[in-house]
Amino acid sequence: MNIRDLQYLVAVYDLNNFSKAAERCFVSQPTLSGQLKKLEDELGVSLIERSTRQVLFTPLGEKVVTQAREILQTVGSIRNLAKENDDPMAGEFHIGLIPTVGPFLLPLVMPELSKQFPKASLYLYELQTNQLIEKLLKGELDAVVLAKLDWQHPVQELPLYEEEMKLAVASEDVLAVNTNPVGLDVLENRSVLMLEDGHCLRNQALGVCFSAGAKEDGRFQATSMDTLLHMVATGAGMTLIPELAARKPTDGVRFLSFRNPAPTREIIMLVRKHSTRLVAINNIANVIKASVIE
Amino acid sequence: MNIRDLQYLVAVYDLNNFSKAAERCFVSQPTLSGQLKKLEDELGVSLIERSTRQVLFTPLGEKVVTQAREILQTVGSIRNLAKENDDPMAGEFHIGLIPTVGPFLLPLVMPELSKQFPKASLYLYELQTNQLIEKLLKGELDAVVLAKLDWQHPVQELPLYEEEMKLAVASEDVLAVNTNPVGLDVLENRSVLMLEDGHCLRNQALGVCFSAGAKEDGRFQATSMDTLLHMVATGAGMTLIPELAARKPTDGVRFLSFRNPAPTREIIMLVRKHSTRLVAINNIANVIKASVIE
DNA sequence: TAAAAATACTCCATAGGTATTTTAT
DNA sequence: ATAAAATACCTATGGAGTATTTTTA
Repeated sequence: MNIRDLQYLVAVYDLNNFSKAAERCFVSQPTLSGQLKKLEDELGVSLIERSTRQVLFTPLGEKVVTQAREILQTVGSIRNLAKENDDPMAGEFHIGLIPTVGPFLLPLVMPELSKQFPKASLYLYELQTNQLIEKLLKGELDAVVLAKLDWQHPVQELPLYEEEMKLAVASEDVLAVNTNPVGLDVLENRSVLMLEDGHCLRNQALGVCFSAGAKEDGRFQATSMDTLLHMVATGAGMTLIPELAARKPTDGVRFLSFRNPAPTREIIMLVRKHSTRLVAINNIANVIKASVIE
Repeated sequence: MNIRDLQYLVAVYDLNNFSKAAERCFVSQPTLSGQLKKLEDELGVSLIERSTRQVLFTPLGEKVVTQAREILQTVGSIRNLAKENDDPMAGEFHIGLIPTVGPFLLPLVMPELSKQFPKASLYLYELQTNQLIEKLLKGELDAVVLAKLDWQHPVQELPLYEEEMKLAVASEDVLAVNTNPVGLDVLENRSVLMLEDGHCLRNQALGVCFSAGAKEDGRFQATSMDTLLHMVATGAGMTLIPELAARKPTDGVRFLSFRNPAPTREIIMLVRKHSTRLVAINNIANVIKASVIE
């Protein structure tokens, strides 16, 4: 059986005439006749009683026509679904971000994204790198935003921006008087407050500390960057904060830049290599890139 | 689009694996892959995100799968309809009969018909020849039973039986004393009661009268054979009655046979030449033939 | 390395076409 | 004589196959 055959059948039913039906279906009359005969052969029944003067449907033929119409309608609805979706920027986009990026990046990019892609429904998820990757690979997320890291997953990397790490100190800290960038050496032998395990920012900060001769302040591990900054503000210690988060002034905290070469982290977007929405995700990435430029 | 393609799509959805889906559909993996790609091309959208390790359906893909299942189900119901109907003796049979045959033939044949063809639903219509032919040609009737007549319609003729015409006289009539067949000459110069216009029996009787030198009794025209016989019983006159109707004894009426060659009429069944149910109608005709033999 | 999908090709079944015949009014 | 379907026959698309390559866990 064949969808085309069903169209032929319905056309004959509607027009009561093989030749006209063939015309409506843009095929020749013998083609349509032949196909309908094959349909009947396949089903092992006769649907139409033909003569040169009259086209009569058998009771079974009429029933089949009813079913055929239903099928053709559903086929149409598939075509419509497809047509509605042919705008790559339409539909749902499920995007995950690491917690040390999300709250700071989203305010910058959301207005532009909704403006440029009004047909896109953005669903945002804040998760740690591991879970982001997992959900991305499982197909639960269409794209994720995180700090660059080496992996060998079948993903495509879209660079978004590179952000410097800033040194966050209490406003009362002696270092807070610096208005110019400081050297990494200010960290030497100091203890630095860290996020709890699982945050990629923790690893990035640990890396900086290692090369600067600092170590982790083992007394606390913050669960979020907000907490971290509160701890800094209350004089519990210093910490490293990425630039985007440091853009927003925070009471009781001074953000110091490092002298070049300042430590940085690279924020990228990942998409599955075979994602069907590579173009759409690329468009989104471009908007993000543009929005982050100060 | 193609019903087969939709089966492929659903199979991939169910099994999450192109190779296994291909196996289930009894085709090779490249065939299934290729067809699905063509389906996506035709619709201009992607339904599946493929990688060698994972099969992911896009949201649109899942919607299409839902519609595809619906289509496949309806296709199945068409196949079932066909399967149920592959017994040629199953289903409805709409059969028309002339009024001077129906009431006398049906009691003879109905028991055997329902016994031999239990799956057949017989719908019976009593109409005059003209209307029978008209409805037969229009397809409203599958077959008609009537007296043979010349026509040039695209119909096939199935002989059923030949019945003699009997002379119906009142029990009190002087002719009623005859126990042996009478000659047509008994009609000479007599007036004969007739059915009203439109009944083929009227024409047959008129023919007999013409050749026997009788004429119509113009005072009455009966609307049914029952009325005709009542008129005969009350002594209003004589009439001609076909043999099957004369089999049943009627109060106050005597049926006299004619000497050979007795006038007869031939009862036949007509089917449209292209009827899809020629075999079935033939079967029915054969049962009627067999049942009429006394 | 193994499993799975994609690719590259070959083949043939069949949907489709044209020309003609048959049928019925 | 005409309109319509069937038939005969040819063509070409595309569905299906095999062999191979690519990809990724």
